[in-house]
Amino acid sequence: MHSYMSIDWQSIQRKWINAWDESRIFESDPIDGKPKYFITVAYPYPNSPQHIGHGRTYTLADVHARYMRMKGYNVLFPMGFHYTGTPILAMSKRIAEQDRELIETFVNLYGVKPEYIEQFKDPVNIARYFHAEIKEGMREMGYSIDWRREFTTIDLLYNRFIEWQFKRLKDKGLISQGSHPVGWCPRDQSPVSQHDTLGDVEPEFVEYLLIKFILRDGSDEIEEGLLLPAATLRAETIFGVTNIWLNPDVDYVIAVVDGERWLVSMNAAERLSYLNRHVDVERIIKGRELVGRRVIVPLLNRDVPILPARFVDPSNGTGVVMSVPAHAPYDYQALKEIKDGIESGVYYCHYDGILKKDILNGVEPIVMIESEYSKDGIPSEVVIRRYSISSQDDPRLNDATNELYTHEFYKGRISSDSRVAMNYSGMSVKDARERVREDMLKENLADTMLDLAKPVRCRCGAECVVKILRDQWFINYSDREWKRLAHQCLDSMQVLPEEIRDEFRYVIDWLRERACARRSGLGTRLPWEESWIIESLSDSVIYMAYYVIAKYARQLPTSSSMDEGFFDYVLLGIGDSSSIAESCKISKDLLEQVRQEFLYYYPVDSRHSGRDLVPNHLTFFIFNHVAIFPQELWPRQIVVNGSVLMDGKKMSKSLGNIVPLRKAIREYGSDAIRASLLISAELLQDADFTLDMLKSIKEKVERLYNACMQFANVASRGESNTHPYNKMGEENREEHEHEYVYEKQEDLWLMSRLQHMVKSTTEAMDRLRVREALNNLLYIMDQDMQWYLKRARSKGRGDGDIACAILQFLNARVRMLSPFIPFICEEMWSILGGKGFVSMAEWPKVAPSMINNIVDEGESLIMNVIEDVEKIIKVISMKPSKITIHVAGAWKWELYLRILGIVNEGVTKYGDVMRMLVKSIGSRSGSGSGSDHHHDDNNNNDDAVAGYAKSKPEIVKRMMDSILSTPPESRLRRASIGMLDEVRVLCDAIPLLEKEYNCKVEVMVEDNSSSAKKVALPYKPAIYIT
RNA sequence: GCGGGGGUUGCCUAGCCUGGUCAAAGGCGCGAGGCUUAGAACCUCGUCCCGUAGGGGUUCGUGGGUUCAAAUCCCACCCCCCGCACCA
Repeated sequence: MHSYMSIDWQSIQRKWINAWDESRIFESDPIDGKPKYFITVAYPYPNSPQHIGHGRTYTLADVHARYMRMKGYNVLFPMGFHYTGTPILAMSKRIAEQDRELIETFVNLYGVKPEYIEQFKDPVNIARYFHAEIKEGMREMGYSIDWRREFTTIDLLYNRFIEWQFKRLKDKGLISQGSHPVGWCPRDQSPVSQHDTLGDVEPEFVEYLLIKFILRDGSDEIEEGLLLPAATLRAETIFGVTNIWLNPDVDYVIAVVDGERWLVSMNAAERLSYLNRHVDVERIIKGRELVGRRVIVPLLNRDVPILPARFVDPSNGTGVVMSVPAHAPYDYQALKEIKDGIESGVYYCHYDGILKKDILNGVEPIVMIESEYSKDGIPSEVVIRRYSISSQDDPRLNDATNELYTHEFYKGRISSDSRVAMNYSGMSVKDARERVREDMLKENLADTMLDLAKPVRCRCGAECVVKILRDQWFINYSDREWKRLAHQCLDSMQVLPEEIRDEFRYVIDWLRERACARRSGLGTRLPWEESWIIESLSDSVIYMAYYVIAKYARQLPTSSSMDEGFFDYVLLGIGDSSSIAESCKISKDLLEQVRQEFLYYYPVDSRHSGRDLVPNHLTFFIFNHVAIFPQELWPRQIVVNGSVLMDGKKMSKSLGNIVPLRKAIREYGSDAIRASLLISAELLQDADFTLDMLKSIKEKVERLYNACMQFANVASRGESNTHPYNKMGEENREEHEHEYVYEKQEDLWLMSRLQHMVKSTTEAMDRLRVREALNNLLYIMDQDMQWYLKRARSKGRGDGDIACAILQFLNARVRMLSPFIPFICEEMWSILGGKGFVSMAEWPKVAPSMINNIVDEGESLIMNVIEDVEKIIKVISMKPSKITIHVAGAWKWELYLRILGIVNEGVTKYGDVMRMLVKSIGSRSGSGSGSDHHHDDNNNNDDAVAGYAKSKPEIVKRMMDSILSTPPESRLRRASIGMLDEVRVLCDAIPLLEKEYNCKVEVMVEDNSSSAKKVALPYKPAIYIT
């Protein structure tokens, strides 16, 4: 019986997973004449177990798949596993090195049995382990996947497929080779990006100009003509150079760099070699050994001294710095300290060298940029004073520098004195910088050097550098024509949610050459150069096509006989099947069957992923499809969803709030997790996962489950002869469900409501507005049922009498809920006596004949009256002993409907409406505008209405207000049903009202005698409480 | 800097495209009542301010504008979040 029992979610889950497996309902093969729908999700990278965050994307795709299946499509929803890439390899290396932290993560966090760890030295074993783990989680979540098509990206046949893809791209000229700079860890010998660095810093590059100062006075050990390349980002300040800085305590080297003898810091020499400069170090020398000598400033041919400075960082630029004291606060401060030191005779303390006083002769700041700051003297002095800085070790020098640099860059002009700035006089700083740079490079007075903008450390602790990779292979996403096709594809595609489309547009334009191969990692080798392995974001762009082939993988050879011919034929229809079959050593039938199946399922109808893949994978997916496939096989839709928060916080290892999916399933059950993930936010928003939500969903579902039990029991007892639900027959109940004719007001209403709910939910699902759909199904339909029960029960109707309508309502609700919470819905479906699996049942259709405007308006009138009664009782705070309801009389209805007609024609100003009402006086046979002919087109009637309007303008005003605050659809509906018989409607609700307020309730048409202040209006009866 | 998203009633989040049903859905939290030996759970109601008659007032980042009517449309401004690569 219907005792209030709680549900054993786990065993229901197990029961239906097995049932689905046995019946193989989610396996999809081509069916002639049946429309297909091909849904794919980004396959997982198996380097850790899934957590609930992953669950959102997959659950959304599964809900979509299940929905489309119920809509009658032959849905293909497959899954693969992405082994390609370096992280798994890096993990296995760390395991091999007995990395404690990682092993603990595996054992404690991921629940890996310690005895497995040993095997994890082989990266493939890591992948296989988590592959199995993730797959099991997906099955437990109830994803309706066709598992026969599962594959991994290191399967031999997949390798053949990727080789084919790359040959196609190369044939089309979309693969190029060249060099490009990357952030690089010298210890790991590999590129670093943000997530490889300490503190997740993105390595940023700057390009220094190296201005080659020439050593003037040589000596035995250091010959004249040695070049001192000073690194700068402000080439234009060369006109203000007064000296060169070297750090006296740092090791410098004299080295031949690409044929020239340079002095740079030892550290810089190493970095230069990563930039593919040919560097031969001749000798090491301390900075102080050069201090005091003089160098020639190129371009200007002035000579200036070399001075010592502590702030010079050997690991930044070249370790040689040109000094522009008027415009660089650091330089100004360092110079000042030397001067002060020499004055007081203490400067010797800072280094071993001897600094003669006369070395500073002529070393005075040269102001060569004019701006606000130069009006009051020397710009750098001005800012230093403002920040009250007194030492070159003061960190605020950075702020002072930024302030002055920014100001001068935007507002500054080069000195108009051509003795200072030659023919660059008067230019803006911006222009001068560019010109000086170009001119000096042209004359070989300068060189360039890439460097990291800020120091970056690798996770391993080593200092990173910029490395120029040579002979790197690229996919050339800059290709103009390719971009054009990608835009064309995007424009023709559905993008859900639509807000994200502009981001795709931007990414398509912004993409440049992308390195597509690496030296290490799992994956497929470049077919034309086997020392390279195709990188993971490049071997995952058209694999959706491979799901077709994967089904046949066991019947296909993996050897080199599976060459381009096979894939050309299957995927592009190129070639002759007999000869290709022969060369592939497979049967012609098989070959043609695979081709036919590909043509059946392709293109991809919907591609799902998290929004983090928009700037990379999803855009590459578009690019590669348009490059390889003909237009009719381009993808049709992309669906992007936001991420998952845990109790409002981002999930992260450090917070320790990552919930493994399988653990959550064991604790809460899959259905509740699925619904929670989808109900808490619309697509693009982050979804907040909370236990409260989980609990509330479970309770709602349990209530639904109990209702199913209760009324299914009633039906099966057959205790009532009014059981058309049973008579509808188990076989094709859904086809007959619209045939039964209800008579009672609330039954008609429930059925009408159901149609609205089916309509609105279906529309929401079509746009994948799953939150809205779930809200309808879980909450709004529940409210409707509560109202219905209240109405029916107040009339004394028993379970047997209402079971029919309720079961019909529940039947549709369970079906519509089944994509979201499939396990419990299968259970409820079988309780309700549904045939087969609810997973394969038909999605409810709207029965227009059951939409009943009069009943809808009637019920909402009842609800409004109750609301008004509540309000009144609340305000007067007394228990009513009698409630009297007066509904508007006929003449008010006439007037109301007339005004409604006028408003529906677009006249909404009070004055205009009034004029139109009055105008009808005396106009024979009426203009008819807005009047309701089905009532009476008698002119006397028009006159009467006009008369009322004239004599009671305040009523017209109130009616106007009431009509204008009614939504347009409702205005049309009210106009179409004409006069509502309010007395009949409200009398039907008297039992409910009397029960609710425990007093006598009376309904009557207003009478003129009751001279009350409150005047009844249509849809707004007057209420008296005594 | 460039690009994208967003600021809603205690909190989270709908609504905005297609102006009126909006004092604004849903969830959470909180309060009252019911149930219970008690508690938990559950159920009902309430939850911007004022009000002994269904009403009025002030709200949807800020300031303007359009309109009979603006959370919704237009303009300007302020603030927050995310992405910017060779990495899954």
